[in-house]
Amino acid sequence: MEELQIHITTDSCLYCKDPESSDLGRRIVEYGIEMIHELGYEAFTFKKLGSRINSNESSIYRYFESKHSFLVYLVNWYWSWIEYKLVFATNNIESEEEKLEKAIQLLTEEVKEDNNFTFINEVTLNKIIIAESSKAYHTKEVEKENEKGFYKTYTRVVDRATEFVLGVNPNFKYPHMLISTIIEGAHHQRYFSKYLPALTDCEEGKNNIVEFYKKLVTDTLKR
Amino acid sequence: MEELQIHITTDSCLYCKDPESSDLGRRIVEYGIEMIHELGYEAFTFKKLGSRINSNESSIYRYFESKHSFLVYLVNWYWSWIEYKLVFATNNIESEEEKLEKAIQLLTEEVKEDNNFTFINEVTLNKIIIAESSKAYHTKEVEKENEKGFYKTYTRVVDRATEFVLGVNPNFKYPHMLISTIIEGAHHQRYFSKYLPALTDCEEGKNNIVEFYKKLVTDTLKR
DNA sequence: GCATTTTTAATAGTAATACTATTATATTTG
DNA sequence: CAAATATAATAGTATTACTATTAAAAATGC
Repeated sequence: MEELQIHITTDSCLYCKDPESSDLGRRIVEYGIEMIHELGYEAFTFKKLGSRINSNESSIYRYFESKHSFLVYLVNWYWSWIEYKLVFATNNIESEEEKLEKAIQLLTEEVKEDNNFTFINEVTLNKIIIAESSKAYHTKEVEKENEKGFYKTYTRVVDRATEFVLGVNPNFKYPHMLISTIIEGAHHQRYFSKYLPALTDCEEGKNNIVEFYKKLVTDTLKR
Repeated sequence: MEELQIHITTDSCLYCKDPESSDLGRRIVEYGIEMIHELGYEAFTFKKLGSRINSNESSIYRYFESKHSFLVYLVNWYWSWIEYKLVFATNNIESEEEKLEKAIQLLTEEVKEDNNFTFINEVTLNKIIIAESSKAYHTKEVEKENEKGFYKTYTRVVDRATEFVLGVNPNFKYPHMLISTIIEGAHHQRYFSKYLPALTDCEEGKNNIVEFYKKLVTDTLKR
């Protein structure tokens, strides 16, 4: 397992120019998140973003190669941030069971607080991840992009949680499947509960999603 | 629970003109499936499809309002077909456990045979569902489209499987969540095993995905 | 079997998208 | 303060997702 990066930095393959290196770059990311959330990924354009931040379409292209790579950048930023939280939350905990439980909690709960330690609004970003992130890897170019490391941070989070699963039950055959099922599942359930409630069993105000996935994990691992 | 339709028909809200009613309509669907699979949803256009079938972009628009509604049509056709198979496979089975197992099998396995009883290649369609179907409902218009019945067949399949879950354990609190987690999960795992193998634990030629989800279900339902 | 209706094909056109290229003007830096 | 770099403004491209119009072809009705 690799070392944890304290700062949420993103790999240089994900941008043309590091958006954290300038005021314009940070505005692109900050308001880009806002606009994708407002308009949805399809209706979002660099032109609209340019005029929102009193800048220019072509200036944004100096930071991100394409609209798609901007999405990929956000997804990676998100998973780096989750990795940081994951390591922090499970640090110094002795019990393997407790570690796993904290991990599942973190991976399935809704992000509700914006820590505000950066220009990135994590609450909004979490909503984008839920609604749009599958578009990042459901493309004809996945394999090529995967080789370039476009999905590395997501994989790293899955790997870390997988370790906790094996900590609880070293003989469990499908730890990666279990974790990715839970992560994607929780995102789907949140989306369904908001827009397609017939596909879920969520009660207003209750923490059903987290509870369901925690139960799922404990039940399968105990055999 | 509604009556089963013997023929795989799709709701008239899903098209302008029923594609099953003419040769051109059937060619649109048949080769549309082929082309979405080949090019991916983004690169697929009605213009390209038109020239592939020696017809015209504008003629296709007489059948489907938009590229998006064509996808929605295919998704609905797929779930109607799955519903038919689901009812057929569980018919006359006494044991609730066995019914549920058959359902999970059907919902998580890869489609490998093209029954050829229509102009639709179910094997290819299954691949489209796995790779592209989430784009059908991850739009800003979900709620409106859901009200129009765009996702009714999917909901109906989830409802039927939910009944089997409750047949095995009537007190289980989250039957819809369980079923939609399994359906979406199995699709994700198939996609991951092909393109992002770090997120799964699939061994070549083995039936790991079906096995994993069957175990998951039995484990949680037995408490 | 011919007229009518419907279906399809062909063509043209629109606004918008996802970019690229060029140049002028700021701003930063050495 | 000169040189390098970043940004803004403008223009342009090919393509997309669609709409409108019209003519030709096919199906249907009597």
